[in-house]
Amino acid sequence: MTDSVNRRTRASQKRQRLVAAAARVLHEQGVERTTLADIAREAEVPVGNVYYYFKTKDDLVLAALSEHRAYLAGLTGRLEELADPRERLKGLVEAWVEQREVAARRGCPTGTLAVELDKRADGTLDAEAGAVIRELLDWAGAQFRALGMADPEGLALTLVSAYQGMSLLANALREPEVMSREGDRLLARLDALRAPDGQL
Amino acid sequence: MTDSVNRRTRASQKRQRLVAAAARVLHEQGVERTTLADIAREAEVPVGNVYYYFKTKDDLVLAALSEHRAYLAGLTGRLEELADPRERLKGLVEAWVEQREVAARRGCPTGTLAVELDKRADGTLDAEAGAVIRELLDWAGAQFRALGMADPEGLALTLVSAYQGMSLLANALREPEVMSREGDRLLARLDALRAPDGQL
Amino acid sequence: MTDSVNRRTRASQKRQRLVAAAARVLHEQGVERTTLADIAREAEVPVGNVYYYFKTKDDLVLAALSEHRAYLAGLTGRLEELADPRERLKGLVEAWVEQREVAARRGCPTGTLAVELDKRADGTLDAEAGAVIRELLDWAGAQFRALGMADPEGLALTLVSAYQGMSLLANALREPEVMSREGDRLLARLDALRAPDGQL
Amino acid sequence: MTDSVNRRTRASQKRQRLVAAAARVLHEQGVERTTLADIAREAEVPVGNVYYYFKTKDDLVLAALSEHRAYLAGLTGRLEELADPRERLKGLVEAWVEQREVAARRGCPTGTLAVELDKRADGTLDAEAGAVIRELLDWAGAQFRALGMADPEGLALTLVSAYQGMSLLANALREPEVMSREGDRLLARLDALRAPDGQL
DNA sequence: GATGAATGAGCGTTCATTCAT
DNA sequence: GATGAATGAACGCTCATTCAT
Repeated sequence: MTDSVNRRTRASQKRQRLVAAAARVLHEQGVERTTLADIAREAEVPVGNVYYYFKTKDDLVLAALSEHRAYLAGLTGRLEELADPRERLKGLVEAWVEQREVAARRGCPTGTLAVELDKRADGTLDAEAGAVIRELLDWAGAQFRALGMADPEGLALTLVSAYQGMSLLANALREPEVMSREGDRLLARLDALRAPDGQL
Repeated sequence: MTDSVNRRTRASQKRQRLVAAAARVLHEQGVERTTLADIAREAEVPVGNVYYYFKTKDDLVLAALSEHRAYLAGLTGRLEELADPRERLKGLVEAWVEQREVAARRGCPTGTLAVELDKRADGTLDAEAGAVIRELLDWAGAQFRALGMADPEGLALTLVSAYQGMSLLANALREPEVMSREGDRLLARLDALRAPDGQL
Repeated sequence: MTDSVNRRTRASQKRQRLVAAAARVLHEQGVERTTLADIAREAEVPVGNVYYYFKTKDDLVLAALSEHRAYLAGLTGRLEELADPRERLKGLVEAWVEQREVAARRGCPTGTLAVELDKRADGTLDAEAGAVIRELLDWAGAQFRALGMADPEGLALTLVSAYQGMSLLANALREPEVMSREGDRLLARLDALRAPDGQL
Repeated sequence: MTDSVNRRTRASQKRQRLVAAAARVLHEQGVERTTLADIAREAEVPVGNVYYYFKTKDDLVLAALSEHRAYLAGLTGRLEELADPRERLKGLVEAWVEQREVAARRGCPTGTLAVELDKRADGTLDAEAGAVIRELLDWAGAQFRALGMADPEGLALTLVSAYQGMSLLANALREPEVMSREGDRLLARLDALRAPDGQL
C-alpha cells in the first residue's frame, strides 16, 4: 500500500468516524441538543477539523441520515437472501424487536430525526429523512407485491406505521415490552395474511 | 368585583395566554427551536414578564403539555356522551383524521413533544409527556374493557400506537392522506371487532 | 424627572455611548479588524448587551456612519452662521486642516470607511458611506452656487476630491504637513475664485 | 535546459501566479476579506503550497504591493519615451482616466490598500504602501522639475492627491464620470502651467 | 406586580498557519 | 519540493435567565 493510499485511507477513516459518531450522538441527544463539539469529541477529532470534512452542521446531519439509510440497506439486503417474501417481512419485524432496548431509550433513529427535522422552516433536511422512510416503505411494498397482495403499498404503510408507532410509544413510556408485544402481533398478522385482499 | 379579583383575573388571563401560545408554538417549532421570546411575542406578553408566571422555560413546556392533556380530556369527555364504547373509539379515530392537515404539517402535538423531550438526559419532562400518552391509553383501554374485550390494554396500545405511527408518517412524508387511509382501516377494524379475543 | 424617564435616558445614553465608541474604534482600526468586543470594551458595555441595541455588527457600522454624518451636519451648520459663502468654504477647509493630526494617523473617517465598505459584495453599507460623502458634495455645491459660479457641482467635486486625496496622502505618508500644504493651496484658490467660470 | 532549471522555472511561475492573483484579489476584496484560500484558488495553487513561497499572508500582501509598484514602473517607463515632461504627465493622467471603470468599482489599487493597511497597529506593511505612493510622487516631481517649475514636489503632491481623491470619490459614488471630469481638469491645468511659479 | 434592560455562557463557523508524509 | 489534512484561537451572534426600578 503506497503512502498516498495510506493518507487517503486515514482521511476517509476519519470522515467515516465522524459520520458514525454523528449518527450515534444525534440519535441519542437529538439534532438541536447536540453540539459539533459533542460529535467531534465522540469521534476523537478536533472541532476545527470537522469543517474540513463537512461544510456545516447540517451536512453532518445529512451524512448521519445516509448512515441510517445504509444500515437499512444492509438489513434489507441480508433479508433478501431469504426466499419467501413473508419470511423477509417477518425478519424485518424481528430485527425491530431485537432493537427494543435502543428503541425504548431513544426511539427509531430515522423516525425521531424526521420528527425533529420536520419542525424546521427549511424543508431540505426533513425531505431527506422522509426519503429514508420512503425507502423502507418501498422495500416492504415490494415484498407484499411478491406475495401477490392486492394493495401492497397500503400494507407497507400499515407495517411501517406500526413500527414507528410502537417505537414512539416504547420510547415515551420507556417500555421495551411495547416492542415485543406489538412485534408479536405483527408477526401473527403476517402469518395469517393469506387472501390477496387480506389486511394486516 | 373587587380590584384584587380584577387583578387576579387579568393575571391568570395572561398566564393562560402564555400557556396557549406555548402549546401552539412548541408544536410548530419544537422545544429547542422555540425561544421564550417567540412564545412571549405570540402571547403578546413582555419577555421579562414571563418569569413572573413561569420560573423556567421548562415550566412553560410543562404547562404546554398540560394544555394538550386538557385538550385530550375535553375530547374524551365529549366522546363519553356516546353510549356505545365502540362509537366512542370510532369518534376518537375520526377526530384524529379530522386533524390530518395539522398532523401532516406538524405531527401529533404530544407525540412530537415526547420524541424531543426523550432526547434529554434529565427525564423529568419526558415522563410528563409519557403520562399524557398514558392517559390516552387508559381511556382507550377502558372503552375496550367496556366492550368486553379480553385484552383491553393490548388493544389500546395497538390503537394509540397506530395513531402515533400514522401521524409520524403523515408528517415525514407530508401526506395527509396517510391519516385518512390508516384512519379508514382502523374504523373498519373497530367495526369488525366482535369476539372477546378479537384483534385490531 | 420620573423613574421611567430616568431609565429611558440611561438606556439611550448607553446606545449613544456605543455609537460614539463604534465611530471612534472603527475609524481607528477599520471595520474588519474591529471586533464587537473592541467596541463594547470602549463603550464599557458587556458584549452580549450590544445586541440589545444593534441587531448585527453592520447595524453598528451604519450607526457609526450616521454619527459621522451628524458631525458633518454640525460643522456645516456652524459654518452657515457666516454670511459669505466663500468664508464658509474656507472655514470648511480650515476645519480639515485642524484635523490634520487625526487625518495623518487615521485618514478621513468617512472616506476610509467608504474605501473599506466598497470592497464588499453586498452594497448596502457602502451606499450609505457614499451618501454621507454626497451630502458634503451637496453642501459645498450650494455654497459655490451662492457665489454665482457657473459649475457649482464641478467645483464641489474638485474640492471634496482634494480633501479626500490629501487625507489619503497624509495618512499613507504619515505626514500631517500634507494637510497644511494642500489646505493653504485650497484657501488661496478659494480666494482667487472670482469670475463665474473660474476653476479651483 | 536542465531539470533543475526546469524546476526552478516552474516554481517561479507558480510564485508569479500567486503574486498576480494576490494583487488582483486583494484589490477586489480588500486584505481582511480575502483569505489565503481565495488567492490560492485564483492562482490555481494548492493552499498548503502557498507557504512554500510566502511565509505569511502579510508576505503575500507585500508581494502584491511590489506588483503594483512594478506596474507603476512599467507605466512611467513607457511614458519616459516621450520627450516632453509635460506630455509625460498628461500621459499619466490619461492612463488614470482609462482605468476609470476599475477605479469606480474598486478604487486605486495602491490607494485602497494603503487605507486598509494604515488601520493596523503594526506599521510595517503600511510603510510599504506609502513607499509605492512616494515613488509616484518622486516621478511626478522629477517631471515638474524638468519643466523648470519652482515647487516640483508641491505640484507632484497636488497631482497625486487629486488622483487619489478622484479615485476615492469615483469609487464611493460608483461614478466613473468623476474620473473623466477631474481628469480633464487636470489635463487643462497641465497645459496651462507655464510660469515657473504656476500652480495646478 | 410589571418590565425594559442587562448578562454571560455557549454555539456554529472561519481561517491563518502548521504538520506529516 | 509539494500537498491534503490538521489545528485552535477567535469571531459574530443567540438566548435563558436575572436585575433594577
